[in-house]
Amino acid sequence: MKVTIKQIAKLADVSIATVSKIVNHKDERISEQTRQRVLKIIDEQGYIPNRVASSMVTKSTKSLGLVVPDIANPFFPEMARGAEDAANQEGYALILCNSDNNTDKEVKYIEMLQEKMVDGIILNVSSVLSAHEEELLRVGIPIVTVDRKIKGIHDEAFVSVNNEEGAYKAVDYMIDRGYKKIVHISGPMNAANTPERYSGYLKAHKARGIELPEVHIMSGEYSTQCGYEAIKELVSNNDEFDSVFCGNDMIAFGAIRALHELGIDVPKDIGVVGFDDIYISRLVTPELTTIRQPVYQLGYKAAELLIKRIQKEEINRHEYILDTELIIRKSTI
Amino acid sequence: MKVTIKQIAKLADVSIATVSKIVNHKDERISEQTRQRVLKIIDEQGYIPNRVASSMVTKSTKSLGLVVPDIANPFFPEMARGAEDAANQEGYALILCNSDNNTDKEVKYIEMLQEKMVDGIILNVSSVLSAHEEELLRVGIPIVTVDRKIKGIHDEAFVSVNNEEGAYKAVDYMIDRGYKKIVHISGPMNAANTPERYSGYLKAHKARGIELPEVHIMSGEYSTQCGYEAIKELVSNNDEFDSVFCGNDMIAFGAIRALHELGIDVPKDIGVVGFDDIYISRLVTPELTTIRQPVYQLGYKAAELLIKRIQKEEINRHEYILDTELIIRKSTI
DNA sequence: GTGAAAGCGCTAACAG
DNA sequence: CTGTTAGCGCTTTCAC
Repeated sequence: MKVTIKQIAKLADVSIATVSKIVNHKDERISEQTRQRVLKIIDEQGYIPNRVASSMVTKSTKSLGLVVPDIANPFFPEMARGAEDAANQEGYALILCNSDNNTDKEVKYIEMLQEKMVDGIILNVSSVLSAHEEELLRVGIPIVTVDRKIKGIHDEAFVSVNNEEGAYKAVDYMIDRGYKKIVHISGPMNAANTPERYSGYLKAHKARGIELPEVHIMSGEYSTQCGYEAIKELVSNNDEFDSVFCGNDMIAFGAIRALHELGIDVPKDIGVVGFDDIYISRLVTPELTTIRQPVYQLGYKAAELLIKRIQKEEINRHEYILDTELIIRKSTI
Repeated sequence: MKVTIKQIAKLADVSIATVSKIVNHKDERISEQTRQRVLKIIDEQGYIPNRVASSMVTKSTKSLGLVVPDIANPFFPEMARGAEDAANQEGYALILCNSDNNTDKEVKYIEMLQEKMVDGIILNVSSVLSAHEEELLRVGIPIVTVDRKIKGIHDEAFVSVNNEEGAYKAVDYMIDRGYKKIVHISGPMNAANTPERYSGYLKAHKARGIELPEVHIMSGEYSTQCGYEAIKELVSNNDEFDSVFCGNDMIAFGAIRALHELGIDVPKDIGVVGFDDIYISRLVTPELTTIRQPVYQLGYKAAELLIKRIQKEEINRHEYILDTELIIRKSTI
């Protein structure tokens, strides 16, 4: 049987209130003598306070929920790590949930997290149905959304990356390097960041007075598969292009593979630029030129912001849009 | 204020016991009529049962701890995903902890998890000090260790991969392909699996009657950096070798990069084989020949086994050693 | 300095 | 079929 506060109290011949105060460092007016005695017994007995019991009365579990589409997707582990670091620093634990971008799962997880009385939730879902949003509005605990602002949640916090500007930087650089026919292989349009990146792509063209290629966007999933297929299609259609700006790095890897197979040299014949700078990007050949997202920061900031909200600290900003960075490697001239 | 079981009871004009039974589907002998009435009110009020309160009495939080060195390391996300899937299936939540292979952190996390009254812990630590083990022995809850058996924990469960056999398969294949001077670039020797893989490497040589190269093992970290440096050293020392068997894929990536830089062709001049088959392995150039670990399965099995232990089910085995698979790609002749 | 007591929200006998 | 009751282990007034 696990040892409880009661037994410690008995052994130390004090009340449980006294033990509680000592355990929680609210012991300013406990005599040093009893403090030491109690501490000694706690140690001897290997007493571990039952935080679920204290949660009952303090109304705080010191736990956060983290909902991501899939931790196995290369983008999320680093984000999760950032979130966990920030949470841990403040004494919070993180409950990991994989939603597979499935609304049903998201809703179920959010409910589960509420049952577990988490103090707040970090929500990273790429697209959300309105039925779902209604559900979210009911949530009585702080939520910070990552990468996707959910309309209707009043006063909720939001952390993201400047997707439009990132895409702009990428395409602007490509134009600098002399590329004239830049095709955009994008992610799914119902994902929050796809239209933003597309918009950056368009704006860069406009700003530099460069015309769009005839076929200028291929829309698919954020997967190598889609990058691969897009290239094969472009080539078999004889579409003219001298470079591709990919919605993310995975698409870029697929594109590079397809170009390889077709005997087209990257970057000499066709330039390729990605988005994200996931870890793999520096390991592929040629090393990928891409837009780095501060993924770790994204998670860290989200958790930090969430905890501030939980602790009702004054927050000067409810939105953090982090900056991207152009990483020049070998997949562009 | 959150709505509680008490309020539901009052509104439905029944006792809280009745509501409790209905919520927990222990309602065989509750009349359909009151069941419906209560359910309706629960729905209207958006009542969410407080599981921390029920945990107090049921002595089960339906939460598991998952301690990994670093979720951002490409090996662990898939494992975590497997564990989460298995946990979720049985209604358990997963608390994620990153220990950085730091004993202090491990101990702190294990303590935190116990305070949170998790029902069990999945522990994946690559090397554990004895001081630590003592700590672990005190843990009163089920633990399943992954990839590393902890001596002294009586009767604990263990899930791992057959490292020795995997290494054997890799080297045996290399010998088949005609490689004669195979250097092993290993991970750190204090990691559990390093000596096992090394042993497989040795056994394959012995079994085939192949002599070891003069310098046959370079020991370092499981990182690209170390693979890179090992190759540079081998070459600058003029050590003779025609291939390398790397302790994991990261090392192999570093090795390939170094060979590239030196103008040595992979696989024509030097063959490279990895271990793990992390996701990246099929994306690098040349695609990596490697030993696949069933990482997802590892996590899944660990959680499954843990839950069985928690639920005191009869377990026929306390150890699962999963099999590896040779994945032949392009980094060997 | 310390302790008694109320109560957090819920479950599980047990009684009726 | 339904309700009463006794806790689960802890924190927090408030009294002494």
